Amino acid sequence: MKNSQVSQVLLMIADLEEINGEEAFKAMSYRRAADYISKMSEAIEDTASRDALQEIPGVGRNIAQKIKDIIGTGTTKHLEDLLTKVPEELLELLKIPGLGPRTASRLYRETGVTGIGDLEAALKDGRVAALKGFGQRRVQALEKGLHDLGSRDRRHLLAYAWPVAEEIAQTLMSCAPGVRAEVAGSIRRRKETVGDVDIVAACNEENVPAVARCFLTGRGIGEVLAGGPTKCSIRLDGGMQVDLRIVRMHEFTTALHHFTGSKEHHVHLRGIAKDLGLKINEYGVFKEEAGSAEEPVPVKDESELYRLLGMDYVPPEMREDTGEVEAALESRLPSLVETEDILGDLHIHSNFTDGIDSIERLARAAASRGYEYIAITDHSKALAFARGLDEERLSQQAELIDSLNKSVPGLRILKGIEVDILAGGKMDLPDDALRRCDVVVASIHSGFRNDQEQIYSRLEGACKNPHVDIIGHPTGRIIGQRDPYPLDMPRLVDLAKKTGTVLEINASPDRLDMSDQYARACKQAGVRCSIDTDAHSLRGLDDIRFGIDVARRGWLGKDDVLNTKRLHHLLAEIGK
DNA sequence: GCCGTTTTCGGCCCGACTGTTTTCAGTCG
Repeated sequence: MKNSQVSQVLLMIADLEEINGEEAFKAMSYRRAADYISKMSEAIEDTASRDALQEIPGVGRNIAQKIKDIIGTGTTKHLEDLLTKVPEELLELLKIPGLGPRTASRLYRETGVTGIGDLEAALKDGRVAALKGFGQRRVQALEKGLHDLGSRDRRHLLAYAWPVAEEIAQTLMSCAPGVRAEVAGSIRRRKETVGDVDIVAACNEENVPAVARCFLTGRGIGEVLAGGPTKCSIRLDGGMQVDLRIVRMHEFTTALHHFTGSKEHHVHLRGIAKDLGLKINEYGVFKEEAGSAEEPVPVKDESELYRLLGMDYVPPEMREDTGEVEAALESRLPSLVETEDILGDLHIHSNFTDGIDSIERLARAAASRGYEYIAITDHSKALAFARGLDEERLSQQAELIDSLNKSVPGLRILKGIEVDILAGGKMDLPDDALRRCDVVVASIHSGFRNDQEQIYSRLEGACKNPHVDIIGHPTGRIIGQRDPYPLDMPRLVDLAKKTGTVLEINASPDRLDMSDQYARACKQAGVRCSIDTDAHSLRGLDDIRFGIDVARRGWLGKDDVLNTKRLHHLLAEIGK
């Protein structure tokens, strides 16, 4: 049982409690515990086995017992009791913006709505409009929310799908001797969200049944969709579909290439192959010969495949047919930024605000990753719910950082702030306070419903502020949950170019903000990007991987990224 | 439900915004 799973169950209890009419503080307790558990480094099962659950902030006797139940059985009696009072489908309603637990409760009790389908009907036949406190605008907002919910495709975050896929591939390799297995598809191309998981496995003829059986009887399978000798397909309990292709050993390279896609990239390649008298499919590369059998051309690996086509190797992240084929033919593909190029993280939260780890622990963790520097960028005071810093607490933090810089060897902790961009483009802290910071990240956390002009003028205020270095999560989206605020991105890129402002690729898996295409626009315009985690815990530092993926999909090289620079170059570049 | 104490109960990160109100409840970050 993973931390995230325990956390999910606790969050479910919190929602149900609130819908059930319990006081909000009770629900808050569950959410606080859930939040901490999802961020902490230790596996919750280990915490439980050393009998230390109550040492977790926000976990007392009651929640500790429930966590034990959840680890043991996946649920707890308390949850089951709640579910007899409140239908589980009601939780779906909470995904509609502006519809919270009180409203869900009223809809249930006063109109009998138990889920999405019911709500749609109740909106249509006027039962909702007849409720007290439901005017025209509120009904319209619900209708829109419902519509948006339905149109959102059921894709999964890369950060969720990738480890699941890797685990399956690993399992397949251990189920018979000599099996090769690799994750293909959009996961291999590192798209931000993933529809289905594709895995390619190669083995000898006699091992095919073993590989298939291993795949079809693995953990967490909800449904077997297909189970043939070359293609197997399952749906996991979480709803994600996983397709497995089983090929012969000599077909592995071309099969992996084929199922990595994208389709558009392949269509383009096949055209080029045809001109060269070659045919490419999942089974191999073949010489096309008129009137006689096709002759297979041996292909050792993907590099060789591209070489056969007269091209440089195209990394999976670039295979979208957005110019990479032409560039590879002309040997002008950029060399993409690598994990090892990243020398620091410029957007990190500590336990001064809503992070859970101390600056010292974060610094030591960063040093052990081989980083040269990090910036502690806690929230500013406008974010009251996160205990945002005012000038006084910011100074206290600065003093602490000064002393830690003497005691933590091999790493420079930069003093930073993630300052809120307020209405009208004002910063949430005075220039004096910002001037004393080494790194200032400026972000929008409020007024998401501003119009395009208002948003732009706020960002303009930030970019033109001489102390602001980086715009944090520039579009404000949360993947699958919140649309970006209305932003004319090309205009922001132009502005950033003029003011020398860095735009962030926020690596938090549900943000990935900017996205790959905007990163690429930055590169084309000569605007510097930074790849930062926005970590709220030690574990969050690992998310850097997802930011690097975005950068690579955006064609960024080492030189395009601010935090690949050595410390003195970095400071010079941001004018410190 | 947690936590800390003023030790057995009272406060809990809190302010902005919105739609519906006419004085506020609900939602959100």
